[in-house]
This record gives sequence, C-alpha cells and structure tokens, in this order.
Amino acid sequence: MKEREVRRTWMHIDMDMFYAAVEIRDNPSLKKKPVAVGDNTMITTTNYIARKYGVKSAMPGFIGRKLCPHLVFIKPNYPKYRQASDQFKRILAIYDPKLESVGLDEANLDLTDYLVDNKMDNDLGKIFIAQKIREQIFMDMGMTASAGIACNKMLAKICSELNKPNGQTYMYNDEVEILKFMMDLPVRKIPGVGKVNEHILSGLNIYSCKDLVEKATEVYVTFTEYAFQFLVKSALGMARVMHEKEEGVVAQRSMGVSCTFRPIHRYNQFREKLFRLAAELESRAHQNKVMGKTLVLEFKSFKFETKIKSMTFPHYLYSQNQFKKYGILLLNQAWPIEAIRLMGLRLSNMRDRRKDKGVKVCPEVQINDADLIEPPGGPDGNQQETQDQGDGGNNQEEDKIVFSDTMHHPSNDQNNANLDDEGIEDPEIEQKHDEENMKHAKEKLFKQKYGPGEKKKKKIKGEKEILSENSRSIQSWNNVPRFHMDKIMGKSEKEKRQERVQKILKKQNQRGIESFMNESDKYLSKSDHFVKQFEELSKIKNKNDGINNCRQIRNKLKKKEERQQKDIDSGMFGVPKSFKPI
DNA sequence: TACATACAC
DNA sequence: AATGGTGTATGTA
Repeated sequence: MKEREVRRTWMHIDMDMFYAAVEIRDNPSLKKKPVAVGDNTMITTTNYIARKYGVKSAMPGFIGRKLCPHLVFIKPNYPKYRQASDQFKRILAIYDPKLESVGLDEANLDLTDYLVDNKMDNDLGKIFIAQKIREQIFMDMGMTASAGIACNKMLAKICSELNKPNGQTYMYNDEVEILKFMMDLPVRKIPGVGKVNEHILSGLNIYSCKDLVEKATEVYVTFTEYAFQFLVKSALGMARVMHEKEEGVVAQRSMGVSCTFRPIHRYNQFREKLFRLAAELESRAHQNKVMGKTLVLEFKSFKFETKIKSMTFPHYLYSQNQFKKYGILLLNQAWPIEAIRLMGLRLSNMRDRRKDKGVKVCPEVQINDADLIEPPGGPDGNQQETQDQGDGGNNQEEDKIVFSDTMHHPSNDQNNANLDDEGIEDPEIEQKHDEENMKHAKEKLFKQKYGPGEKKKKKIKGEKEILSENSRSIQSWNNVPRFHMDKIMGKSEKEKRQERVQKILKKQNQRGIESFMNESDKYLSKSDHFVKQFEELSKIKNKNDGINNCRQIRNKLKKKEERQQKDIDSGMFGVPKSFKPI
C-alpha cells in the first residue's frame, strides 16, 4: 500500500520566523530586540527574543505588549515577503520542481529522485542534502530555515518542528523507529488535528498516538469512516507519499475578501460594506482573470459566530455591479442581522475568464433604485413571484483555473485590461441574462421559503450528468477528521464495523499493536459506559464548557508529561536516536 | 446546493 | 477595550 511506502524521501522545510526574519535582515538594528510583525490587533510573526516573553503569532498585539513592554511592532509588508518567498522557492525547485507549499514560508519536497540521480539515496546523503539546502538559503537570503526529513509528508512536517530554529531532524525510514516515535506523540501534533478534535479525543481519554491506536474502536464508532482512517493511519505514521498535483498547477477554487470593523446595525451600513467588498472582489477577480457562478456572503457576530448565505447562479459573475446586485439578494435573505464584526464576500465555482466559450457569462448589470430599497418587514419583502420551472443552466464541464503555486498571488501580466469588453453582447441580451439570474434567484428564495414545488423536472434518461470535477477534492495530508455527531449504531451495524476494524488491523500487520486487535471485545463490555461518555461529549457546546474542559485536560496532560519525564529519567523510554539534533 | 465548521498559515 | 484575512477541507440535510 502506498501509504506504508517507506522508500521515498520527503523534506519539509520551513523558514524560521519568516516575516520577522525578513524585517531583521533589512534592519539589523532589530536583531537584538523583541520583534513582532503585526499590529495592535494581531501579531503574525515574532522573533525568538519576543517568544521568550511568551509573545507568539496569532496573539493580539495589545497582549503582546503587556507581556513584553519593549516589543517592537513592525507593519507587515507582504509584497516584500512574497518576493523573499519566491527566492526561497526558486532555490527549492532545483531539488524538486514539483514542490508543494501552503503559505509563503514552507514547502514540501519529494527528494527521492534527486537523491537517486545523485547517488545519495542513503541516510547520510539525505542529511547532507537537507543541510546543503539550508546552507544555500542562508547564503543567498541571509535567513535560516529548519527542516524535517522523513519517508512521507506528514512525518517530515512533524520533524521540521523538532529542531527549530536553524536545525533539522532526520527520521530513519524504518517502521519500528517511526512507530516508536509516533506512540509518544500527542495527537495534537498530527497536522489536521486541531483544538476541537484534540478536545473530542480527550473525551475518549485519548491523548497520545498510542492511545489513539489502542482505543481505535472507540474512535471508529465516534468518527466517520474517513476520519477514523485518517486518525489511525496518522497515529501509525502513515501518510501520503506521492505528489498529488501536476507540476506547478494549482486550481484555486474560490476567491474572497473580508473585513473586520466596529459594530454595525443598520441595513444601509451592511449594504455599504457589501459594496466595498464587491469592488475589492472585482479587482481580485480581474487580476486573476476568473469568474464564478457561486457567491457567498459571510457574517461574523460579536460572539464570533459565523453565518453564511450563498447562491449559485446560471451565469458566471465577475464585475462589482454583479457582486453588488446579487450580493444584495443574499444580504436580504439574511436580514435582519444582529450586530456583526466582520463581513466577507467570496466567489466560488470558478473558471478562467478567458475560456468563456460555450459558457454562460453574465454581462454587466445595472443597479436600480429598486435594488437599493431596505427590506421593510425583514427578509420577506422581496419575494413574491412565482414558481415556474426549468433551470436552463445545463452544466458545462469546468476548466481548472491555473494559478502560480503561491496563494493570493495575482498574476503579473497586465494584458487583460480590456477583458470587460470582450464578451459583451447587445444590450437586449444583456438584459435578458440579468433577468434570468434574477428569476433564478427568486425561484430559489421562493423554494426556500415555501418548499419545492410539486414536481421536479425529471432527468432525461441517457442525459449525461457532468459533475464539476472540482466539487470535492482532497488536499495533501491535510484531511481533517470530523466528529460524527449523530450515530450510535444498531447492533448489526456495530458488528459490521467491528469486522472492518479487524480487517484494517490485519492489514496494518504492525509490531507493537496487538492490543489493537482485541478492541472489539472491549467495546462490547464497555459499550454502556461509552454511550454515556458520548452523550456527555455531545453536550459540550458552549465555549465555557470547552474552556473548563480544556483546563482539566491541560492539567491532566501536565501530570502525564511529568510522569513521562520520570519514565524517561529512569531510562524506561529512550528518546530514539534518530531524533537527536544533527 | 446550501450551510456550518474545523484547520492551516 | 481590544483576537485578521484567505483558502481548503469534511459533514449533513
């Protein structure tokens, strides 16, 4: 099985405190000071001096200042970081032209081919190459990077964190070593397991990957099949080992803008925000030469609760007037809205604006006074009409949109200034398309309110159903497990599941996980207990519960760590030699 | 498809 | 007093 493949070599490389490093490089007088890139509301990066004070990224700036009064704040300069990032990736591309990266400061490289080609496919060779790459980065850029080298992306990423800054960690391509390492690892270290899933797992008394493996049955009945697979495989150190995407091709699937502000209440204020977002979104869509059929409007309340309204239109949208006009429909749908702190507008279901042949593209629309009327009695004011049928929108096959590998990276060439003029038809048709969109929207709103009409148009037999190729896809190892909220299974289902667990376990055929095999009996005897636990878990909905629970967990974890430390001191668990700094 | 949410940088 | 912006993913009805 590919996920067990141990013969490939991945390197995860991560620039140390990237934004801060760029700023310090450009202003060496900062070198000995605590530095935070960001502002009073949010810190994006800090240097290691600031970290000593507990000032970390994603922390509000005012807290940072409290922790460290001398903290030097620097306003982020993203174009500069992007430039540095390009340089970083150019260096890496020598070793793997297909390199994958999320964000500006890190990348995943499959070094296998390079190592084989250079006859260095052995432990020393791998360590040497990582060292060499980091040196090259330092020489060319004056900044340090940390790296992890292992047989798959997930392990490489975990390893890259172990000797930061300016260090690297090599994990032997050896199943026993890998297992030994994973068993002690807290589940939170699995990329994709965040706060929430850590919390849920702790409810099952699962803290380490070892717990995760030993309590696999609980995990199995608690999470979905897919999440179970993800968690247990991850805990065993298994992850993808091959690139998933073609070289240099990234299909960005949505594009959006959002903005946080002081509380607003009035409809006019909402509309004004929407209009600004629409203008900004137009500029982005234009730069990237994309259009989209689905518009998503997002609100965040002061309780940090997020609501979204979305609608898919028969025609592709691209202009601010379209975003405004159709955005208002979404706004009205959500209206009335409690005070909010953030609004966002996102375009998805996208395709390349230049490849519009045979696609319904919405021509420019007008915003009329009628569009600007405040809905009088809440959200209902604007839907009276009709249910007619037919959708007219027959699904075209979508081209993938191709961007450079950096996200939020608008393409540079400016030769698209007249895009707006290209597809314009005569005004009458324009009008018709707008009407079609509006009619479509009204029908949807009607259906939403009064339920679907009596009949649905039947699919003609033999008519090909073309699903958007992009509609669902899997990215990297970052497949996030989800809590399965509503399934306590009936007995036969249970048994089936147990069989599957057994099968999976047999497949693993790993040393050190025999206990894993006996889980089904354990589950049967403990099922009542488990169901109770499950019910308790489902109740944890508000933040305070979560916080209290987290506190308890933290204390437990602390104690556990202390116990572990004792064990280590007494020589019961050795730190695997592969994790000693190089 | 529409919506809610988790997660990552 | 005060917690960002952008994008991707899965779950479910």
